[in-house]
Amino acid sequence: MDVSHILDSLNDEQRNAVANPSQHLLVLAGAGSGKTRVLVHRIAWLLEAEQASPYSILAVTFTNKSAREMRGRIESLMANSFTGMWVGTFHGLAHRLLRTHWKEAGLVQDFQILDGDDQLRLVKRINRSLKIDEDKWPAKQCQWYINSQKDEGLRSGNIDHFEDDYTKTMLQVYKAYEEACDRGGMIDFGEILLRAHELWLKNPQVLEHYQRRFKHILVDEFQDTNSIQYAWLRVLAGTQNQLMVVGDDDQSIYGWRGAKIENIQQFNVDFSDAETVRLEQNYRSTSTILKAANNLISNNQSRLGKNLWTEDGDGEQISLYEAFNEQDEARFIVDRMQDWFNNGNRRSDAAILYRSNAQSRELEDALLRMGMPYRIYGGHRFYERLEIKNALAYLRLVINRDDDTAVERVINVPARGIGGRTIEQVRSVARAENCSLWQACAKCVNESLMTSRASNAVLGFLELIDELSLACSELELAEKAEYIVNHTGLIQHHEKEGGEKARARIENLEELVTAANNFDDPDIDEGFDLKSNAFLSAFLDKAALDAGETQAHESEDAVQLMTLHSAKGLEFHLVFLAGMEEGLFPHKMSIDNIAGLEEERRLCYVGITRARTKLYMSHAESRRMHGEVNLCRPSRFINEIPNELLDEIRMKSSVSRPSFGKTRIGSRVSSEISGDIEVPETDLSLGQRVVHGKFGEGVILNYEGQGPNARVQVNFDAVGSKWLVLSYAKLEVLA
DNA sequence: AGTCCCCCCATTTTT
DNA sequence: TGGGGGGACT
Repeated sequence: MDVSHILDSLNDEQRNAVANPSQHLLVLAGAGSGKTRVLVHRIAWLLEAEQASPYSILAVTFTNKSAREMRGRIESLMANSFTGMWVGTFHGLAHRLLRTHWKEAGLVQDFQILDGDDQLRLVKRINRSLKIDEDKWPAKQCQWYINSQKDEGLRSGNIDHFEDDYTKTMLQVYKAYEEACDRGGMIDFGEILLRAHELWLKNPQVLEHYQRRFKHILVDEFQDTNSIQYAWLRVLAGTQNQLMVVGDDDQSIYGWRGAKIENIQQFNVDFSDAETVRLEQNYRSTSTILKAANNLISNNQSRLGKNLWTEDGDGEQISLYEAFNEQDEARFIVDRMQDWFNNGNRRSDAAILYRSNAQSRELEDALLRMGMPYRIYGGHRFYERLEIKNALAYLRLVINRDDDTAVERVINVPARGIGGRTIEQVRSVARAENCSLWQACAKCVNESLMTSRASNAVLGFLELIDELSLACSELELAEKAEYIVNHTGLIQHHEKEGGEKARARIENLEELVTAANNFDDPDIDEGFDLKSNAFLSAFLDKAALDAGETQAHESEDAVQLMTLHSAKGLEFHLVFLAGMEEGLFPHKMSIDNIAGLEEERRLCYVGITRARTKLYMSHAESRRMHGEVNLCRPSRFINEIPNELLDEIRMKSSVSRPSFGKTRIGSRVSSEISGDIEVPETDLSLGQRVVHGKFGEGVILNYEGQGPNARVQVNFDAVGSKWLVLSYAKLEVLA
């Protein structure tokens, strides 16, 4: 068979990876080096050149988005679709195994998935029942503890317990949490992976079946795997199967949530015959951008080593702008953005990246003022929205009345006269009888354990769910969703709230019906009964495992705003890295340990390598954070980029700008742009150098008010920052 | 039961 | 500065 079309378009290294005969292969794929391309072509190669069956291929990714993209690209390359091939996320695939082998995994058949929000609520409830001091041990911290243990593959019973308060308390909560999950038939995200791993270990015949099936295992973003994910892979691969992992140690930015870069080294230990292929040719960025990235990342100690290069030219220098404050920074960025757009470019080819979400506000304000459309990534995803989660909780109750999480959520939403006292009473009955909240409700009503008023209210809830359940049994999925939305009073509940928010919520509820209508599960065989609970259950699983796009796909051409973390994997012609300041980026929480700092540096590396043609970096001399103004030094990362790659932009009138980065100022060639911020009705502007009779020379950082009444903030060389009223302080402008 | 107010907190986020 | 959560008050 002619397989040349699979290899022809690739470079030597890519070809080496795609057609490599080695059983175990580690591909170190630099940013923009065609990583996904290699994975997709590798699969094509297996199918065509090696005549592998689609059934024998397992491809694992981290996000649903990349799983979809990979599947799509394979199908378009091969002009065929492959139903037997498993392409999905670790969680998606593990979940699929658990649905099939629920018995062997020690689960109930209709187990439900808890998302982070459900999990936190459950932990809170447990802490309350254990009388844990919330001030000392916040639920969030307990949740974090539980998740990190699960990431490491540890259950409460496996943890050595030292007699310190912290471990003792955490273990107590963890244990109670495990019991609550088991009782309610619930598993959280970490548990999905943990159970799937245990499924292998405890059921040799199941493991053997899948080991025999998946001859070819491919893993994307390997540097982001945590301990349990790697363990799961290793066991599945066994000694016979092919395992190809693709990753980039320089782009590992999720250490804080359990990802282990060490897995890359460990891979070479566990599979000592593994061959390593490096993809270093970059097809994305200019040489200037790559040089900056290479230089920056070379400051990290523990690296496998990699140097990106391109056949393309140098391109433009990286522009560096020193803003007076965050408003000036935002204005500068939006002005450049406007230029970009006026030059006939698309707004959607430009992105503003920042370290923390809080930075987006100022940028949004500036974009809004300019009337420039923008789109923010991140924030609440569709299936995580309050109103959607409420509606889903009703759907969950249709399947399983004993779902305590769902009961807690909607027993009084919309309000039906079941208050805190009543709920507490139900909880205590449930505890005493060791039964679900639903059963406790029934008991309370039947045995008249509460006031008639409360009893009636609870009865109303029970009857509502029964009614919904009965009606739903006759309906198809989308009709079920519609019925629930219309018969629970959720719409009226939100209408009462009023305002723009309420309207959006109601629209979302309508959108849920559409989503249900469009739902088809590729993992489920054709001819599935649309009215069955199993189909509804599959829909609920999808809602938990794939939280949906952040925003409805807007067609308008818009500037992209996102954190550096969410930018991973994306590329833009024009990129702004905003807030390049010590304490913000690198963030102050990570600055004092090497591991943290190196991860910040990798994050910066990710940011730089997002840019295709032009990169801007900016920092502000003063920034308002948490309500107070801080003076900021430029990020050390700026200094880790060679001078000749940088072009420092200055305001026209600001002569001899101050800077904290004194060591290197003057060596960068500076461009000038106009667009000063003037203090209204005065001849002063921000950034201007002034002299004061007592304090000496300084630079204007900020102002309030106008004319003679204006106050200005001056950062004096000798005495630091001061606020002065213009009519009193005699400031002299330095030319 | 619902509203209001105060206090506390403040990296990054996928599944 | 601003959002969310919890407690207190009506």
